[in-house]
Amino acid sequence: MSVKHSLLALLYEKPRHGYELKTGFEEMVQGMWPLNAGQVYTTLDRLERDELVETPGHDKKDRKLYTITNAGKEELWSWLEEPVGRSLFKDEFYFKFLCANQVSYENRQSMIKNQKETMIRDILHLTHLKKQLSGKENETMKMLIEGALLHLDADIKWLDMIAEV
Amino acid sequence: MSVKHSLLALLYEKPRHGYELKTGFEEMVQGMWPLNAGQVYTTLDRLERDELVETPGHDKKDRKLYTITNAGKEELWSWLEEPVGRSLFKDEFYFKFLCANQVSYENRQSMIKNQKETMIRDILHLTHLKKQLSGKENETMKMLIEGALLHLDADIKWLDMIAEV
DNA sequence: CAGTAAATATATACCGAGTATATATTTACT
DNA sequence: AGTAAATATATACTCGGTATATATTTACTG
Repeated sequence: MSVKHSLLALLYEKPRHGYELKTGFEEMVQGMWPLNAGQVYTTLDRLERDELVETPGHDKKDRKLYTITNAGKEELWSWLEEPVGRSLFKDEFYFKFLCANQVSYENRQSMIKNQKETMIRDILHLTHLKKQLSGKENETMKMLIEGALLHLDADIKWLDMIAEV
Repeated sequence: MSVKHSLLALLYEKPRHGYELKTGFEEMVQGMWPLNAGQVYTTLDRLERDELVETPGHDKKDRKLYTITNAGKEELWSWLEEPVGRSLFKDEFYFKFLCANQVSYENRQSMIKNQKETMIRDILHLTHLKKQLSGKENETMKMLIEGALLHLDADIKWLDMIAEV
């Protein structure tokens, strides 16, 4: 979502070089979001230009180190504090549904069916993942999974509602 | 979300010119998503390049008309049929929560509080909107609002869960 | 041990989506 | 008649993300 802010979050902990940010990111999301390496460097360039990070020098292996500036910390705080907005259309399925309606989409039922099947698969997958994590102390990831499951329940309830109309 | 496909959906109904697509879009989302006019024309350029739309000519007022091609219709169908995926991190608040956790964010409670307040405002707003729409025959929008309300309920349930930890 | 596959490390060109802005004409209003 | 708003199109720019090139180091395998 916001790779920029996640890099600031990683640099808040300690100075890191580009590749370390890539691996740090992937560790944070448990490898569930593959990050293109190039994006790290272009994002760092913009962060440096905006003076949210600095490059005080290189480490022993000649890798360029980045540190977060005070302005960078402020940017990170205010991003964390700012609530996320929920436009009605941020959710892609709602938007798709709107477009389907626009073209008086005769196959709406199959569209709903496809979506529901995917979501049931998602539920099974996440439930499985949750079981795998039980015992391990990865509380944050467990909570995210809980949240995603709540969302999926709401989605399926909605799909059943609109399928009846 | 995908302006490109919504333009195809609008052109599926009938040929239109650029400005008509802008107003058509805004009518479709009930003015709730302001669309930058420039985006319409750049998107149309790409659609034309990819042969998903054509420009057979101009209307009486010399406005360039666009029509959807067969390839464009196929693109529209397959987009509509394809279920949307739900990565754990597509939801920005989850991702923000993950970043907050990374920096051992001491103000997590205020972050959660801010988010909950915004969502309660959203619920009030949408409930109000739903009442305004009752009587009118705008069934699609009513359904979208129902869906968004279900999501918001799930979100608040989750915020209460994680606030306790 | 030589060879090679994988991991480490960085950089750049490119594309799609979205924003800001410029500009010209027509319509509506006062 | 004058002007504000709506209609209509276009272009430059930024950001986020993908693909790809490339060089070095580490790990493994015959």
